[in-house]
Amino acid sequence: MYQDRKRHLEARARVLKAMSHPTRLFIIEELDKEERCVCDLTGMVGADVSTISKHLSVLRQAGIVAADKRGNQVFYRLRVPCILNFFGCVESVLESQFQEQAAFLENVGA
Amino acid sequence: MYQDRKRHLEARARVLKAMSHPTRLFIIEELDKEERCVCDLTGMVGADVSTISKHLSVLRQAGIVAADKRGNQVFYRLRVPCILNFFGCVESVLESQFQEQAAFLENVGA
DNA sequence: TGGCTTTTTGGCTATATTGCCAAATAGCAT
DNA sequence: ATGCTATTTGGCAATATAGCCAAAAAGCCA
Repeated sequence: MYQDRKRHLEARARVLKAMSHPTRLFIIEELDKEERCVCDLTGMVGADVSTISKHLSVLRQAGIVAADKRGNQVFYRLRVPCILNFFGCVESVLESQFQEQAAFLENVGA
Repeated sequence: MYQDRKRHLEARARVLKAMSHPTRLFIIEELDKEERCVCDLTGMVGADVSTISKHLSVLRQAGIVAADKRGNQVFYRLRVPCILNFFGCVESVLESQFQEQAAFLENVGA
């Protein structure tokens, strides 16, 4: 049952895991607008350059972004823009969480 | 730039993180077909009951699944089926990874 | 109540992730 | 070559995650 699909599910999980960090989600959003060098993103996020570089490395290894070296800068771009389409669904999860919490609070009050 | 969106991105990341495990992806797929009790899923995955229970707890806390206790069994169901729509995109990431690897191997050969 | 099943929780160890600093690497310009 | 900038890598400490076993909790049935 599970063992048959395990390898495939592990591959999927790796992609999702690479996206599962607020800074990396921010980077994905920015790269959807336009390509950016590491220094751009570092400035926007406000973390150490090495931290941003490692986040980008995670995204690159997952196949989500691609790097393009020009001069002494490295520009990153989104390799698979459909990633963004998913967030509507994630939002609906967040919405359902919110509703559940509201219902819970209502029960407590009653 | 980033600080403004941080809280929101953290919430999104929590949902993605909850999905970022092969066993939990399997559970999501199964629950999309029909609701299942913990014992069903335990049998299919082949892990300890406590392990499955904890995975379900992660999914529940993320708002992805809902629990329904009937008798001494607890049935879980998918709360937000659109989750599944995303996998087409994840697959395209995997496909692009595969293509990159093929290109790399070609370069090595040449 | 006592025994049975199902599920959750606590505790533990092993492993992975994060983010910083410091150092190495790479490219450009003087 | 030297200096300057941009990026990556190594190393480290703090924190989080995964999965097992054992034990607790909750519900059924006799």
